Amino acid sequence: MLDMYQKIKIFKALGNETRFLIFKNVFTGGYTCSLDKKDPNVKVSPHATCVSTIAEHFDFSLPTISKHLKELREANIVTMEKKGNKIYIEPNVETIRELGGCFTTLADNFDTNRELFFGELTVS
Amino acid sequence: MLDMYQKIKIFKALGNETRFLIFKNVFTGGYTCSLDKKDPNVKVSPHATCVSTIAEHFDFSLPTISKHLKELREANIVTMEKKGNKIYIEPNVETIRELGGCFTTLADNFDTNRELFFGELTVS
DNA sequence: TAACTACTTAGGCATTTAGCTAAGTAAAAT
DNA sequence: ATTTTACTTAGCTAAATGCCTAAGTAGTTA
Repeated sequence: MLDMYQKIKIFKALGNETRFLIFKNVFTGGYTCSLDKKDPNVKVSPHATCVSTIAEHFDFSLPTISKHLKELREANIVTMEKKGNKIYIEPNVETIRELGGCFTTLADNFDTNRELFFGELTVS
Repeated sequence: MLDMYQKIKIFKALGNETRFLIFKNVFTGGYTCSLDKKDPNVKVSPHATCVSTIAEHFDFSLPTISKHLKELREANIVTMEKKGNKIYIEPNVETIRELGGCFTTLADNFDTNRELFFGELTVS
């Protein structure tokens, strides 16, 4: 269950055009990252991509993309797994699904089950 | 249908703790804004609240809350309607519902229908 | 009309963010 | 063992953000 601060972190991560496009690229730009040459059977989903592959699609420097990816990972909407000297990146579909459920629940029950989304009712 | 920039605007709006809490307050803190004294039948949903009523729950100045509410309105996740000299604020439940649907769809079809969420597939 | 209520706009300041280059680390290839 | 590849960290700068107070507008009440 995502708490308020986890949600805010996700919104902050996706509230920047560059990071939104990187996130888009993680979903759409897979299949292009070459796998390990020595061990072509390395277990990586066909969706996985890596930092430099993503960076190729942008006009920003590699460190900038790396830093943005770190934020997406800290928001838990992508996963990053090191294999050899590459880092394979995949969307964290479960977080996305959960977020979708939160919004839908909030909309469905906005006048009766408000605390389901927000936690306790007081703001202060 | 929310386009990419509308989504980014929503994420930017909710990616700040103060605005998130204001948004929460719009959902949870209704029922507390007194209606027009002269015309108590003024048509306002029981969920409606107003700027100063929201501001009462925060330690920030009224102009700060007002500016944040403007951002939430521009992101189209709350509506603001002037009646008399008050502005009645309500959550825009349809935008919230649509956003929930976007995330759920993205999760459900993340490998086949990716363009449904992102629009065209190229990033550049 | 004068004063009050509700809200916004303007302008200023401190902090955060988003980009860069250069330097550092770790694994792979030669 | 050295070089190369893949990525991160450090440190910088410009721009954006989030807050404030003071002043302005619009509608209401007296």
